[in-house]
Amino acid sequence: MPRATSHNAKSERRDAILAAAADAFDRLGFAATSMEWLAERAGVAKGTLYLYFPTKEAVFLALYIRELDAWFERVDQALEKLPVDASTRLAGELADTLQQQPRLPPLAAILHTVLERNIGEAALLSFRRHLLTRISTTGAVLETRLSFLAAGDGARLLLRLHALIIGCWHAATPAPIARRVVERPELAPLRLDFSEELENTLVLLLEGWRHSGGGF
Amino acid sequence: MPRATSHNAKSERRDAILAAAADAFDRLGFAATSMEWLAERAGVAKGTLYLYFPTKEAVFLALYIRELDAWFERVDQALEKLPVDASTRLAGELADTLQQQPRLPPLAAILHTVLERNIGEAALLSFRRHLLTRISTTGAVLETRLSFLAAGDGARLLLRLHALIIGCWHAATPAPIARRVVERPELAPLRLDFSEELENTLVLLLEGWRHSGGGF
Amino acid sequence: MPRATSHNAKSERRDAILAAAADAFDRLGFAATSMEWLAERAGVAKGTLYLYFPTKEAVFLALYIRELDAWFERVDQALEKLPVDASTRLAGELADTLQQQPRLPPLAAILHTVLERNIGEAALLSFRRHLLTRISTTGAVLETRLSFLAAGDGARLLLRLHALIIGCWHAATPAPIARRVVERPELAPLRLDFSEELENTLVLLLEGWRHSGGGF
Amino acid sequence: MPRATSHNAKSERRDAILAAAADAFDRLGFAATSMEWLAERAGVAKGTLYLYFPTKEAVFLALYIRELDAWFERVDQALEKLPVDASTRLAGELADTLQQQPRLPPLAAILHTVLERNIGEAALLSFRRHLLTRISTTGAVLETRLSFLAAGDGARLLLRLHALIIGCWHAATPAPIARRVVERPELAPLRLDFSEELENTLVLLLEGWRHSGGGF
DNA sequence: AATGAATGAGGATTCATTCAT
DNA sequence: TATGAATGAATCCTCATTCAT
Repeated sequence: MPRATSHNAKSERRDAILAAAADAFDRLGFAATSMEWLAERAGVAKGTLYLYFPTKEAVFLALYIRELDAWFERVDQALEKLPVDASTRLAGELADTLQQQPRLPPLAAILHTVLERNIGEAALLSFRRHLLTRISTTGAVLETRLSFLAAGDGARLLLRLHALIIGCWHAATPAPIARRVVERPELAPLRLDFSEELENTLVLLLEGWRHSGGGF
Repeated sequence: MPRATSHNAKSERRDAILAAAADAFDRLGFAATSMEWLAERAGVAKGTLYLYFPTKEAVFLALYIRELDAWFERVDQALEKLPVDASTRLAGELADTLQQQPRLPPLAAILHTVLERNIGEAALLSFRRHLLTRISTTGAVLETRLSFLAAGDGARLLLRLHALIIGCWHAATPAPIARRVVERPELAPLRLDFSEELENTLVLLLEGWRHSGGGF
Repeated sequence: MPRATSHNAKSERRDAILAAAADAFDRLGFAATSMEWLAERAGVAKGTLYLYFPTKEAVFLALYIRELDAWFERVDQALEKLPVDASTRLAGELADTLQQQPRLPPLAAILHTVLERNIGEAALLSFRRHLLTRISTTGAVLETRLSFLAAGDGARLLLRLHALIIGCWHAATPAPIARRVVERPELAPLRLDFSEELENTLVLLLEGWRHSGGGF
Repeated sequence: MPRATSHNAKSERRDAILAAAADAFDRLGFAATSMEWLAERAGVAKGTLYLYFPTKEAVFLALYIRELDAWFERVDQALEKLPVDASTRLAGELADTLQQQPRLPPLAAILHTVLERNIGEAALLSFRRHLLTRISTTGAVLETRLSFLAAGDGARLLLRLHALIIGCWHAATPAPIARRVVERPELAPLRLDFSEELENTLVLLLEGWRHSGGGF
């Protein structure tokens, strides 16, 4: 392995690890992924992993952050093109952005219960600050697209959307074993499509917001 | 230990185990609870646990079912007293029922990612059927309280509420280590109160539903 | 593996583990012995080890206790046969008992720095109490053999002997690599024989004690 | 970092490392000290450490040598002032010198089991030779203060003292966890004070030596 | 001489589950 | 039905040391 001396080379190595993590997450999920697998896949020694990330959770949190940043950008772009107060279309666009980043919802689903539990307090603080900045910025953009949103409502809406993503993903994604069970016609009402459910709920939410005149 | 021969005695023993599980969940959470702890607390041997439940997850799923049943009853009662189309009050009442069963949201939060992953297919089927029945029944009641709900919308709403509970609980419950971080004034916007957040979102959702004229 | 149900069978299994530990200690020493090696050698699964001993250190502390008990008995027997105030012979006999238990000194040498560091406080207390009892009992016997020992001096002498054993063993036992170095004729003065050194020092100590008229 | 080109500058850097090691040993002990900590503290890079010392053990052996040399000088000075055959006072003075170098006993305690195990054979030889010289020199001085010491007895006595230091330190220094246990009044007899125990034993040893007429 | 990125061996411990009694 | 002894898989992380730059 060539030594990553320059800032650039280090960044590239970090990227390689995250790429391995992305691959692992898609195939195996967080729990089933071992640091050893990651190391092999990234082409580094196990110890080298810990030069770049303090814990396993930190690796996947970094992955989440990367996905999240990409998503916010995607959202920003989508919002720009949108007319004002087209809340239904807006909901659709948001759902679309998530379909283009299928890794984001399952990562969000373990964010609070797993990822945030074993990174340092410093890393946590940094992540949360970053999150707040992103939410605030995109929240402000959101406020320009929905006239019924008061100042600060944009961020609130995004936070709520975040919760919605987690909840819908959980509700719509049965365990592998549960898949078969839910296929039964009798249980059809319990079968949800993540994207659809999210979009529908979001439409209702926005509609409600519009008619409520704020205060949430 | 006297042998539990009669159906009654067996049921009592099962209850003792679930009581231990409830206590353990409140104090330690699912992951930190060991079958050994449960056995000691329930006054049985470790092996005996497996006469009553096939897996650790099954124990906590049973606990969840118990909590869920109690909750549905609570909801039914609350709904009965409610005037028609008092959606804001209804949201408040629903949030209240959850505050009276603080164990339900955190159990729901691990339902799909943990509990359902390691029980037999049979148990899963049985649980899902039970769930559907409960949701349908209470959903029907709900439809009598909200005139804008079409047939089947009650169940759909409850399912959506379920997702909301999970999402809000995740978003509002930081890891112990994260607690301190979120206390910082600068991060106040990221600090959510579960019950409040749930209620607010629900209000918006219902309001939206009312104005949308169905179709979700 | 047959299950060790009876108290007896359990004791036998414990013995088997300790036998494996004794073998391992002689061959590999504490640090180089792994719990895996121990388990294989004892014919049990790794987890089973932890049914009998809470930590690796606890295994070897148990071994030490066993050696120590045997040693105290050996000492008691040796003392019985001895005439009064034959301090030089007594020193020789004591050195002999140690030569018959070659495992004791090297175990003592890591007692305080290693073994006592990772067993529970309860186990530590129990060990120390046991040690005190043993030391007091044999100390009393010692006082009957050496007329110049006041009440309590027997225990004190044994404690001092304990320190001597540790010190002499360290000083007389060079690291494997150091063996060759010390063989050089020029370094002969640094070459010590454990048993001889211990005996000589003990003779001096006793002689000094005899002439000092107590107070130590 | 400026390059240490001159012999002097190199020596200074070596000193800085040893100063860091001394600090680390006092605070953390050998095992808990990492080369990284040492490097940071000494203001050099990790790799630089290995330009000055071949292994971690070599660092602390060098520290030990330094302490030992200082100690021998201290002893020489103390002996000079002493009248002949004041063996009790002499024991007291020796104990004093150790109290003034509190780092020496714990370093001696790991000398044979740890430090000497991972330095090259050459370093070992050099250390042992140095030790022998020191012991011989100061041993000769000792022989002038104690008339009952034959030629060579001085060195022998110092070697024996070395073993005593190690043994007493082990016996008197319980593991942190053991501290509490030994505080119990019932276990008071097992509680030793290093300096006191060493001095008392030394007094007895010298007294015995005096009366024995040599031969040890 | 100095750096610091890379290495990779190494091991105790937990705990859900099984099954002989 | 109850027990509890036995199992054994499963893995994160540390850190002394090396060596390319």
